[in-house]
This record gives sequence, structure tokens and C-alpha cells, in this order.
Amino acid sequence: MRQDKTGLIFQAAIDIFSDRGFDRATMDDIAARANVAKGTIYYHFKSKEDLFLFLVEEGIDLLRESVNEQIRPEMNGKDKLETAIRQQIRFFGEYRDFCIILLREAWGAEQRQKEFRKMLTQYTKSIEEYIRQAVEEGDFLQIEPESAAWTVFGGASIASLHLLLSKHREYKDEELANVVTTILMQGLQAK
Amino acid sequence: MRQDKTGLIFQAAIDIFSDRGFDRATMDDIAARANVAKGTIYYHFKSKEDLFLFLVEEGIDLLRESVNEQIRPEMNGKDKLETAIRQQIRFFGEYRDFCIILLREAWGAEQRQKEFRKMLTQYTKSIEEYIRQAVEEGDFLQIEPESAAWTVFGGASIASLHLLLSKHREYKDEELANVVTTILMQGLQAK
Amino acid sequence: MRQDKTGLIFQAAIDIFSDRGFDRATMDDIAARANVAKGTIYYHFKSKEDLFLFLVEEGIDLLRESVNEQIRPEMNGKDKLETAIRQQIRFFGEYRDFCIILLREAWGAEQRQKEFRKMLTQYTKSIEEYIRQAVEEGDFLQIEPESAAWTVFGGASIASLHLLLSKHREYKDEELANVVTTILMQGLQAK
Amino acid sequence: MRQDKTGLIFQAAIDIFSDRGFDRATMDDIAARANVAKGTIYYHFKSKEDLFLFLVEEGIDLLRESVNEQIRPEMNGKDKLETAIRQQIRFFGEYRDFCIILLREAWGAEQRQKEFRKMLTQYTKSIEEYIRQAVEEGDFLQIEPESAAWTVFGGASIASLHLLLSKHREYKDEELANVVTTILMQGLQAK
DNA sequence: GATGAATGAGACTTCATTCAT
DNA sequence: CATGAATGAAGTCTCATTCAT
Repeated sequence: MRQDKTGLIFQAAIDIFSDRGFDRATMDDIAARANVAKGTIYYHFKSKEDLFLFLVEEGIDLLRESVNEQIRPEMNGKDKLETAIRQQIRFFGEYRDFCIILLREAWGAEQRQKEFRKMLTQYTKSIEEYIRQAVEEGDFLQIEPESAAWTVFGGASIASLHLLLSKHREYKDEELANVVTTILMQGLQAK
Repeated sequence: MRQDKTGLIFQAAIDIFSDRGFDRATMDDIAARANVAKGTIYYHFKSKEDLFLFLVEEGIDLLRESVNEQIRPEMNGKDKLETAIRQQIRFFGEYRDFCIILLREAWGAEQRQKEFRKMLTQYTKSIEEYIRQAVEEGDFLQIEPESAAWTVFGGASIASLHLLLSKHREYKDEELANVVTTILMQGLQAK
Repeated sequence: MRQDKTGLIFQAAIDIFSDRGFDRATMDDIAARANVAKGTIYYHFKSKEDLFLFLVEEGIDLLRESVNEQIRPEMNGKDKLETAIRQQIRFFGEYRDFCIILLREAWGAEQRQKEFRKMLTQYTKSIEEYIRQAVEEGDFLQIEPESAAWTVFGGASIASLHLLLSKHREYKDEELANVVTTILMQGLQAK
Repeated sequence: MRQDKTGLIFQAAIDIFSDRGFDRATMDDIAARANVAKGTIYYHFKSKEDLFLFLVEEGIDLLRESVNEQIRPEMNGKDKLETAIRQQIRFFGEYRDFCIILLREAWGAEQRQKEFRKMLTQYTKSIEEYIRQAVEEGDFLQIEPESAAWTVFGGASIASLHLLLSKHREYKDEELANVVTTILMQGLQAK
């Protein structure tokens, strides 16, 4: 988008991080991809970790905005959740690199990974809220909302990721969303 | 278990890989943890990647055996799937390190990651089979089985992983299994 | 000569390689001798082999230029050859390190050694040409020129090398050149 | 020849040293080639260097014997030298591995290389003697015998080595000996 | 005599970061 | 603002040698 150096670096970093992972990505790779000198990255970002965290924050924010845009406060919890799942799957289709980064880099004991999870938790908390609302409204079974939220997030995310990494299959977001929402809302069982 | 050096190295490697991830784990760390000299690791394993892949193969095999043990051929597809989910969640509670390694290291374009996913796919294929069987038996909705299998695997796995990484919550496998199987089999919706 | 780091590294590498041989020479040694950090070498050269080959290429080029300078096209083959031998012996006296590297490292089945020999062959080919010309001009005996060229090169080189490695004798290039050219041109036999 | 372990190791060592050079050759390689355990080598030889020096000593002894066999004390110096050159070229054709080892490993400042050269010098000293005798007998030009001996040795050796390393040419020892002796005895010049 | 598992010093190479220009 | 040469700590891997069996 932005044509300034920061934007170039940002795009290049997403590219490289998703291709190689945080540890294998080098600042040289990123600089080369962004067509800037290595020192320039350090002018705009304090460190590799700083760059990564900036990018992750933007990504999570974008995901949240993208989902929130589709949700109106007056909707009931069930609709909110279904909308969120569907929108998340669309989002991962559009921002494939971020989907890959998210599922590769969020787990682990390092500082950046903890911060990553803290941001991610903001997102899953809102899923939790929708579930809570739907339970209160009597539309959902009584169920422990935190684990439910992570089950929902995990099911949708890993299904997306699998499709993104499959060379032989296209990522058709609406079809995938139908499968996933059906399972999560109605269950696999008939009736 | 095994008191030979290979066993010591194996245990140490699982420890260290799950703690630091493949890239951040060093052969020095592993050697120190296993109480052997660094060269000893290279006497038993060709390379870091070789060690990792060996460990992953054993892990996936163990997971599959652990699940298969609980499943009798005469069971219907629905019961097989429910049993598999429940058993997977138990397994991840017992082999936490492997659960973490699995979800951190399976995604990416490197050779070891591709091989990892190939092994993992053997496992998800069997989940797919249970779903297919249940669909044929009329117990499950008509649904695309591959994406369904990954949704199931992802939902159960990420829910496990979240709990394992939570400092403030205990991993109660039966409770978690109840939540997850309920969602996946009956859906979140009441009735 | 050159005061940039590349020049410093180049000089240090010649020193160390000739002292210890390719395999025994370490990048640490070379860095220390050049008064640069080890990483600096890798900034300028892709690898130890790359550095070695660069140095060898420069050496062979210098040898060829040094010889060619003394040879005018209108000279007859006999004079060309005699001039070449004499000049090679002078050159080895001036660039002792290169003489040692040449005779230690050119033989073997590894890639760098094959490339080394390919470069060296360019040089011996020109010796071969002088012999061919002298044969055509009737000044030389009918003789197989390729083996003759290597006999000439080997005789002059090993004689130089022996003197360079002798602690108790000085390298007097003109005296040595007299002995060697006499043998190769007139033979050992009197009359 | 000898079928005991020492003999097997000896043969294997020659093979491996000539193929990879002293530094690149590993005791594992040699053990594998000899079909013995690595420890066995250390039962028969003190160290890698010890093994190497033993092998070099045998080689040089064999070369000297092989040459001496052809030389009768009553021969004049000129015939002795010509016989020696011819026989050396035959020997290198028969013991190619040793020829390669000799010219790769004799130059350098390490202990084993100095010892190697000391042994080699015993051989070149005898060449020097033949030259001295021929000069005294009036058959050879007055010439400095030490440099002359190394010129002779170097010319013959490098010509042999070049042919041994040429994939496209056969090693025809008599033809090569004719070229080399002609050059060294009569010189390249016609008349 | 023979074995081969184990060792650890030491080699090559990578790469995040700095800083003088 | 931007650059890119330089750094050195740290990582993977090799291999001669030892020693308990």
C-alpha cells in the first residue's frame, strides 16, 4: 500500500517471515526484498523483534477490524459468532502470509511469542464473548466458553492453514466457511 | 526409559525442542540436557534435522497407536471419531512437549516441515476415514471430509495447546474432551 | 598494496595458505593476520574455497603476465621458451608463497584442485606452444609437446621449490635459471 | 599383498590418502576401506601421522629399491642416471597412488612433511651422485649437481603426475620415459 | 588382538546489530 | 534519512583419539 520505506519494509517482512519463519528470516533477506539497505530497516525499527511485533500487531488489528466491521451490536450471539468465523476464513484467504505467520509463531516461551499470544487472546476473547452471549440467549448449549472459543478459533484456523499449504487445492473461502460453520454450529451429527 | 545414550538424547531433544523450537534449540543445549558430549549426538544422528525428524516420527507413531488402541474395527464411524478426539486430547495431556512441537513446527516450506506434514497427514487421513464412514452410515451430515478432518484436528489441538500454555489453568483432559467433542459432534447450538 | 580490507585479507590468505596449506589454514588465522574480524572475510568472499580460488586465479594471472611481458611475438620459439623458464624462476623467487601454494595444492580430486589445474593448464599450454613453434622452426627435436611442456614446467618448478624450502641456501634466481635452462635446452650431456 | 590386518590397513591408507590427501582423509574412511574397526588401526599404528609416515617410508624404500635393482655399480654415471629416470617413471606408473601422495604431501612446514622430504632427499641424493659421477667422467657438462638433481626429479615426476591425472590419456611409461630422458639428457635443442 | 561407542576441541559459516559517512 | 562495510558471538558439524569390553 504505502509507498514509503516503512511500507516497503513492512510488506517485505511479511513475505519473508511467512516464507522462512522468524528465525530463518534474515534482515538481509528482508532488506533485499524491500529494495532498501539493511541499515534503513534499523532506522525505522529498533530490532528484528520490534519489526516482527509491529507487523503482528497490525495483522491482528486488521483481523479484528475486518471481523468487527461485519458485526453489528444488535445481532444475537449466534449470528455474531457465525459471522466471525466466516469472516476470519475470508480474511485468511486474503492475508495468507499473516495466517501462516500466526500459526507458526504464536506458540513458544519467548517474549515475542508471549506478546503475540496476548494480542491473539484479545481476538479470541471477543469470540468468547459471542459464545457467552449466545449461551445467555439460550441459543447455545451450556459450555465452558474459553475452551470453546479456542476450539472454534483452532478449527477454523487450521482448516484455513491446511488449505493454504495445499498445492493441489484452491482456497475457496465460502466453501470452506460453510464446512467449518456447519461443524461448529450444528455439529457433525445429522439431525 | 531406555538407559542407552540414544534414549537420553531422545528425551533431551523433545524437552529442548518443545521449549525453544527447532531453530532456537542448540545441539549444545540438547547435549547438556542429555548429559552426553555433543559429538555423541552426531554419532547417533546424522544431523539436527535427522534427530528432529526421528523424534517427530516416533511421536506421530505413538499418537496413532494410542488412538488406534481405543478403536475397534466393528465400531461405527461416529463412535470412532468421538473416541479419536477424546484420545488425542488425553495423549496431548500426557505428551505435552510433543503437542507443542507439533503445532509449532509442522507449518512451513522447509524439507523437515514438509516431511512432518506428510506424517501428520497420515493421522488426519484416518480421522477423515471415520468421518467418511459415519457419513455413509447416515450418522453424519453430508460434508466435505478432508476439510472436516482438519477442522476437527485443529479444534482439538489448539484447544489442547491453549490449555497447556496457560499457566493459570490445569490441563483436565476429560473436561476438555467433553467440551470439544460436544462442539464437534453436536455443534454449539442448543437442540 | 591496496589498503582496503580486501587487499589485507588477500595478503594474509597467501601468507597463511602457503604456510599451512589449504586444509590446515583456518579462517581465524587469516582474520588475525589481516587484522580484521572473521565475519569481514565472509563479507568479501563467499567461502574459504572462494577466497582460495580468487587468490590462485590472481597468482596464475600474475605469473602469465609476468612471463608474457618478456616475450615478444617476433621471437623464435626457442628464445620464447628460454625466456619463459627464466622468467618463471624469477617470478617464483619474488612470489615464494605462491610457488609453494601452487605445488602443494594443485593436485587432487577436489573441485578447487580441478579448477586450479585448469588455470595452470592455461599456463602450460603456452609453454607447449613455444615448444611447438621451435619444433616447426627446426630448432627443437621432434618431441611430443604436451609431456615436454610438463617436464619443463615440473623441472623448473620443483627446482625452485626445493631451493625455497632449503633453509641453508639462498634463492639466487639467475644461477638457478642458468642450471635449469642449460639442462632443458642443451641437456645434461656434454657436446 | 599381506593379508593380515596391517597389510589391509596399509593398502587402504594408500588408497584414501591419495584420493583425499592427508588432511581430508579420515581414519573412518581408512577403517571402512580396510574392513577393520577404527580401533584396530590404533592397535597397529600410533596415530594418523604415524600411519602416514610408515606408508611414505615404505613407498620411498620401494622406489629406491626398484631403481637400485636396475643399476649396477660398474655402469657409468650417464647410464645410471638414464636408467634411474626411466625406472622412476615406470615405478610411478605402477604405484600411481604413491606418486600422487608424494607430490601432494611432501611440501610444507609440518613435522611429517619435513620427515617426508628428508626421506625423499635420500633418493634425490643418489640422483645427485649419478650426475656427479657423469660430470667427473666427462660425459656431463659442469653443472651444479643439487639443483640439477631436483630439476631431473621434478621434470620426471610432474610429467608422470600430469599423465596420471589426465582422464583422457593413458599412462604409457616407455613413451613418457623416452620424452623425458631425451629432454634431460640431450636437451630440447636439435644437434 | 580387536572393537566401536563416546568424546570435545576446533573448524567453517551465519547473521543481528552498529556506525561512520 | 539512508547506506552498507564491518563485527564477533554463536551455531552446526567433523574427526583424531581413547578405552571399556
